[in-house]
Amino acid sequence: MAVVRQSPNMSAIAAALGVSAATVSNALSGKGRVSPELADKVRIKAAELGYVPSLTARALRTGRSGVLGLVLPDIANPLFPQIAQAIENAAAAVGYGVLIADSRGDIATQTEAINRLLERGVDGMVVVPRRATRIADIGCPVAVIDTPSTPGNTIAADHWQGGELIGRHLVQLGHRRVLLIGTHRDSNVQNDRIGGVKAGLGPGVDCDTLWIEKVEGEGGEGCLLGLADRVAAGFTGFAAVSDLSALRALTELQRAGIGVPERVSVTGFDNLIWSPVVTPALTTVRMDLATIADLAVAALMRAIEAEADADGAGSGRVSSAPDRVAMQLIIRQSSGPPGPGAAPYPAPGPYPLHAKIPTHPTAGEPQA
Amino acid sequence: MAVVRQSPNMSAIAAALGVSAATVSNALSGKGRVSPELADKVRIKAAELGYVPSLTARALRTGRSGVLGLVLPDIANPLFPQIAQAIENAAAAVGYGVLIADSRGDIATQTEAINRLLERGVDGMVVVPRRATRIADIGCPVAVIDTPSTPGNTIAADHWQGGELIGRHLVQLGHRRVLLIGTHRDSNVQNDRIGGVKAGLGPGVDCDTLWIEKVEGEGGEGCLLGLADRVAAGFTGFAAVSDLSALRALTELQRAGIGVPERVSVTGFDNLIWSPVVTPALTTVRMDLATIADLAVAALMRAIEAEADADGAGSGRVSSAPDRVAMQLIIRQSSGPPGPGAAPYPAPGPYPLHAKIPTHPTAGEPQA
DNA sequence: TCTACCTGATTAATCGTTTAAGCAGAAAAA
DNA sequence: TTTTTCTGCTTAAACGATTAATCAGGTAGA
Repeated sequence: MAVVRQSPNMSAIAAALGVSAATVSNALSGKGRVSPELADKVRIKAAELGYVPSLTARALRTGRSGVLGLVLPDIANPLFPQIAQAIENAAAAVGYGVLIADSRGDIATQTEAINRLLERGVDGMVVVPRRATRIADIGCPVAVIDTPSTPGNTIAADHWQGGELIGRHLVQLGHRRVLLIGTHRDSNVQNDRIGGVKAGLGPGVDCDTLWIEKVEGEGGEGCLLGLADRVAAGFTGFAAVSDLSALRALTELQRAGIGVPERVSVTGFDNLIWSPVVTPALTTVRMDLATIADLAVAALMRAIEAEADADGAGSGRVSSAPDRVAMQLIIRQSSGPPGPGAAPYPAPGPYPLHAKIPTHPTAGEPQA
Repeated sequence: MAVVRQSPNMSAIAAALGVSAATVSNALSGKGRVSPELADKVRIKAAELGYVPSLTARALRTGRSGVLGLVLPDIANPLFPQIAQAIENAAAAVGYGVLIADSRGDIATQTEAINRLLERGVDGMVVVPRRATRIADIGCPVAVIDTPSTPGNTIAADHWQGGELIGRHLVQLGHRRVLLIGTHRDSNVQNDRIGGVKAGLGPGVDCDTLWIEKVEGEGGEGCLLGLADRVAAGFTGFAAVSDLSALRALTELQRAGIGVPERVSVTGFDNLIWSPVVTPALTTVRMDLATIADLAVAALMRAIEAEADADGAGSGRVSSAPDRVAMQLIIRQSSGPPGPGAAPYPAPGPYPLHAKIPTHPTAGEPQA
């Protein structure tokens, strides 16, 4: 029986055409001097034989693996799929593969993950650092995705501006007492978002910040946040800095019989998968991850290119001036004018805000 | 200034010790014949110079890249982080890297993604196929993670058994009219789960199945599911085959003023990130992804090994007998005995079921 | 003492590609 | 005609590891 051939190499093509392997290489890469006719013949023969170049051999020779590393702080973060997808997309578009590394747990694990990627010879890496950590200079180009206020950062969504969008939205709706909900006090991203919301709300609005880590430190994980008390105290806006916290707030308020959005409003961040399908659908702010990923990968490509040219030198962080990408407000049903403290629910019947609800993740009416 | 040395190679070690590169290789790999003393000296020198083997060169020579591919049907699926994490973990434990590929979109994209991975020379791949697709024989070992009822499958959670856990749980609580909620009619996983739930409920329970795709086909994306009507019709159990659908059901019911779990119960599947933190926390069923990933990777390792031994031959799917891994029931607050149709909410005050709530993802009391 | 065998190393080929250098012949410049 | 330049290809040396084959020298058995 016909043995399945190994995938043919350049020598096979060369032999079939009676030329040298170098000529085949030149013909396919378009680099050396090859007559157009021969180049055509080579290409045709390559296709005919089903030639697939060995990226391994190429990597060995050129010193470039064609692979980027993606280091994630906590792979359980629900934002991760979007980031991974965006990076994988952007990388694939320029012919790169993406090797993932989970740095879940402590900083030591993050360093170890980075080293694993380095050993595998990645040409560059995208790092979404753990909260409050900085990425040291390592032996290859690194694009850090964090928040613009983090020193040494390269590419980021403009979390502060996103916060402003939320703040302005709430104040325009008429909210004058807003509770900000964050999870981790030491997160630069969350602090930027909170700062932005406050700035957007302006001086006339009374704000307080609830850190879930603190509440849970006292009440145990998954405990109630005491939002009903806050409503009683006059809070009508609940601006969480993550859709996960927003969801927690929303369900807790609903559970307590407090109408959203008739009485109070809830907003989130990141447009996570569930935000369009919960009832009421969450008003939130989304990052333009496609753009961020494109910028990150493009910056890496430049750095890799530069490293190849001026050999030995530039192996630092890419793109000294941080790129900040604007966020977009997605207004759905969970936000509205603050209502009276009376009946938690409107008259029974169909959901009053029932309407064409935007779908995840591109829809909604993004507002700059 | 001291130029930063390139990372040294075997020849550097060999030269430093006055031996040949082959000896260094043998000493480090423990394969050839090297005197123990020399081997020690080599190891010490290697550490001293900070030697890092070139996986690329090794891959070229041995034909093994040390990389596995991970193909995902839809990277936006919230289950993905858990899968990716589990696979990355299991792979790292055996010294393998993981290259991701997103086959979002159609089957053509899935095929293309697989080809990209093949070109990159992965030694094997883990595929989570799109709904209702089968993975053709490709040129390397493949571990498919799907559901045991899919033909040609290799490793899977026992979705049917997971469904039975939910079904038995609901019937024991006293539910006699249960609505099953699925999203895609053609999903083998969902059909297995639904079958399991029905089996667990037994013959005495009245069941109906609501397919969200159909509802949305009529009402638009994100529309209401009409669950309030179902409650009016006497349904007290709402068993979604995904936590995302469960969340949708939960918020819709809460929004309609229907108490969960006092009046009706809601259960989900997969123990996704939000299930422990919503109020009430979701009763759900989790897959043992760590075990599944370990099995998948182990099967791939065996296949890769076998392929290396009996050269040319076995490049098919691994492990003919499908491994099915038991799922675990996690009882939280969203399920309870069915209540009277009266007051949607109990007396105000602290959440009656407030208790130490298990945290994500390992906690809860898994019940076989 | 002579052959056989074992030990501990070396040599050299190999994986598949890239690329600098070289070379023969033709075309252009002198 | 001679020199120079260009064209189109080949040669050969990498890249860094693995590994089969070989070899020198010591030891043991006959």
